[in-house]
Amino acid sequence: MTEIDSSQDTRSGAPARSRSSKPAPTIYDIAELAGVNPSTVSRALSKPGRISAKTEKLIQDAAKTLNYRVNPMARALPTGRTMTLGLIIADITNPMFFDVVRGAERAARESGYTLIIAESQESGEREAATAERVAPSVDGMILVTTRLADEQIADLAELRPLVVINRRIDGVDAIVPDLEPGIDQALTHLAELGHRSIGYLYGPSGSWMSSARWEALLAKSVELGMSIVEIGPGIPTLEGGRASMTRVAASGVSAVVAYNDLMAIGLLRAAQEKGLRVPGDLSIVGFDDIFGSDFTSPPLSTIRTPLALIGTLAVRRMLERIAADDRRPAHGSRGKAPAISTELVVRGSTGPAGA
Amino acid sequence: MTEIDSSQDTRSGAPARSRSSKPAPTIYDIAELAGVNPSTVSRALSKPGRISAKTEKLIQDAAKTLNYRVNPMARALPTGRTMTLGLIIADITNPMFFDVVRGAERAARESGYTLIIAESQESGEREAATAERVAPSVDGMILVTTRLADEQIADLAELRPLVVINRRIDGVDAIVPDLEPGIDQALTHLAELGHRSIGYLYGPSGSWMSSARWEALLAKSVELGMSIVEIGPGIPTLEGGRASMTRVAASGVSAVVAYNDLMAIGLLRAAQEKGLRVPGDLSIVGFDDIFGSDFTSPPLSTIRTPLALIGTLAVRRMLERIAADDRRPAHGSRGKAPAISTELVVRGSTGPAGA
DNA sequence: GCACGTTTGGCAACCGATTGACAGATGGAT
DNA sequence: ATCCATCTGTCAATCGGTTGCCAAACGTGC
Repeated sequence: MTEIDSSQDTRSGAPARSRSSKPAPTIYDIAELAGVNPSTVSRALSKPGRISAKTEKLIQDAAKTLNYRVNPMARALPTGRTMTLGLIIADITNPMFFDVVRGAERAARESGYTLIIAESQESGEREAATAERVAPSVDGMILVTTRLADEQIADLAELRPLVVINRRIDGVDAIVPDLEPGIDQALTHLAELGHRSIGYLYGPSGSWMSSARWEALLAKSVELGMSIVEIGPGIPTLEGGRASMTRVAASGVSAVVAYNDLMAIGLLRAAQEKGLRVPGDLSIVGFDDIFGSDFTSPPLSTIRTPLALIGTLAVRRMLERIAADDRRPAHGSRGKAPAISTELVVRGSTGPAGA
Repeated sequence: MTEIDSSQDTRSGAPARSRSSKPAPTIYDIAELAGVNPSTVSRALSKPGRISAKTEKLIQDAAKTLNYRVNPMARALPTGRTMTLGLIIADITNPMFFDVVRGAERAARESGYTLIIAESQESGEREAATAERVAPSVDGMILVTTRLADEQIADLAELRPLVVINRRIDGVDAIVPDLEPGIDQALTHLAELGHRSIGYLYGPSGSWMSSARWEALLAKSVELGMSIVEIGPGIPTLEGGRASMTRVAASGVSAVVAYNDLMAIGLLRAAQEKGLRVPGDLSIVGFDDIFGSDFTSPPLSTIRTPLALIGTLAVRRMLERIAADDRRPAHGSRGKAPAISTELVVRGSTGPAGA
C-alpha cells in the first residue's frame, strides 16, 4: 500500500483533447522518430537551410510519416504571431460585406493567413467590445462597416495594427475608393438624359461614407449646373429606401442617386408600387453594385465600388504593415489618393427625363 | 570587462510583438499588482468560487486596472480548447453561404466561440488540405458546400468533431433540412395551376443535395400523377441556369423547378430574353430563397431553406458535442429526422399552365 | 598533422496560461 | 486549550513550439 505513486503519471495535465483519439503528433514525436533534438526539428521545419540537408530530409520524412501539422497556438505563444486576421463587421446583414470577405479571404489565404469573422451588430459599445475580444488572437484587424467614433477607432489602433474600410480617419490606415470617376460618370449620364434636378438618398446619419458621397455629388452637380437635394437620412436597407418614397415624390426631382443599392432597390419597388414608371417617371442610380442589383426590373444602374478589391487591398496593406512590424499607418499614405476607382454601370433604371 | 552578463537579460526570448507598444498585460502583471500568486489569479478569473470573495475582488480590480484580456493562445495550449470553430466552404461565391454564416456566427458568438472562415474553392484535394490546415486551430469544423468524397469526410471527422451541412454521410453529424414539406407544397401548387409535365434543373453532377431534391420531387410527382424530367446536370450558377434554356424549351415542360435560386434566376432571364413570358409560358420555382431572389421581375417563387437556422443548428450541434467531449456524431441522431422544414414561397414566377 | 573557421545540433529558458498536490490559515467542536 | 476538517493560496509541472548561446564535429589550408 504505497501512498505515493503519482510521480509516475507524467502527463497528468495533458489536454485529453477528446476521448478515443490519439493526440496530434508534436515535434517531440518527430524528434524521437528521427533521433534528433526537438529544437533541431523546429529549425528543420521552419528555417530551411539552418540544418544540414541530410538531417533535414530525415526530419521531413519523419514528419510526413506522422502526418505532422504544426500547432498554431503553440507557435503563436513564443513568436507573438497568430497568422490570423480579424474582420470586424457591424452588420453582417449588409450584402456589401460579402464581396469584401471574398477579396479579403483570398488575399489572406494566399499569404498563409487565416481570417476570423466577427459581427458586432448593435451599438458602438458592443463593437468596441467585440474588437477587444478578438484583438488578442489576431495580428491585425480590419473594420468593415464600423459605427465607432473616430476616437474609439484610434484607441483600437493602439491595440493592434488596424485598417479601416470605407472611412478616413486621421492616423489610421484606410482603404477608400475614389468616388470621383463613378460620380462624374453618373451625373454626366443623368445630365445627358436631360435631368436638371436630382435627389440624393442619404444613408445613416453618422455615416462617413454617406456624407463623402454627398460631398462629391454636390461638387459635381454644381459643376454641371444641376440642382441637387438631400433626402434623408435613412437606414441603409430596402426598407429605408421604401420609406423615402414619399419624400422623393414630394421633392419633385426626376432622378435619384441612393446611398447604396439596397436603398435604391427599395425605392425602385416602392415607386413601381405607386404606379411610377422607372425610368420613365423617375430615374434611379444605386451605389456599390452588390450581388443581385442586376436582378431587378429594370436592372439597376449603379456606381460600382470594387468591394472584393477593397477587401484584398485591406489585407495586403495589413500584411505589409505586419511585415514591417509597424504599428503606424503605411508611410506617407495618408495624403495619397487610393487607386481604387468607382465606375458607373448603366443598366435599365436610368432614362430620359420626363419621358 | 565582464564576459558574462547575459544572465540579467530575463526576457531575451520575448515576442517583441510590435515596437512602440507595451506588451499586453498577463496574469503575472495582475499577480504582482494584487500581491498574490499567478495561479491564484488564474483561478480567480476562470473558476469563480474557488477563491475567497475578498481576494477575488482584489484581483478583478487589478485586472480591470490593467485592462487585462486573457490570451486565447496561451489558454488553448494547456486546455486544448481553442474556443474557435472553422467554417469550411468550397465556394464563397455561392450566396447561400452568406445566410449560413449569419446564423453560425451568431450562435457561435453567443456561446463565446469565434468563427474562422476558410474557402477552399477548386478541387476536393484543395478542400481537404484546407480543412487539415485549419483543423489544429479549431475545436470543430463545419463543412458547408463540400465537394469532398464521403471517405475523405469521414477521415476529417477523425481529426476533429465535424458537422456537415446539406449532405448526409454515414457516421457523420449532418444538418439537412426536411425537403418534403416544401416540395409537396411546390408540386401541389403547380398541379393546382394545371401543370402536368415539369422539369427539374439538375445541379452539379456529384451533388448529394441535388439528387436528394430530385428524389423527393420524383416521388411526389409520381404521387400526384405528374410527369417529371431531369434537365442537366449543370453548374449551379446564373450561367448554368441560362445554359439550360435550350434544353428546357426542347423538353416541352410548362414548369421548371431548379436546383437552386441562382439557376432559376438565370433561366428566368434567358427565357425572358427569348421572348417567353414567365409565368405565362413557363413557370419557374427556385430553391433556397437566397438574398435577392425577390428582386427579379416577376419575383421568384421558391422553396425556402432556412439557411440561417441551418448555420445556427450546425454550431449548436457542434457545441453540444464539444461539451460532451465527444468525437462521434450526436447520440442516435443518424436516423432522427431533423426538424428543419422547407416551405414554398409563392411569388410571381409561377402561374396557370398554358395561360 | 595541426590550427582555425564554419556548420550543425543540443541545452535550456521562455511565451502565458492551467491545474493537481499540498501546506498554512481559519474556524468550529469538544 | 486542543484537535481536526475545511478553505485558501502557493508550488511546480505542463501544453508545443522557438531561439540565443554554446560545444562538438567538420572541412580546409598550410
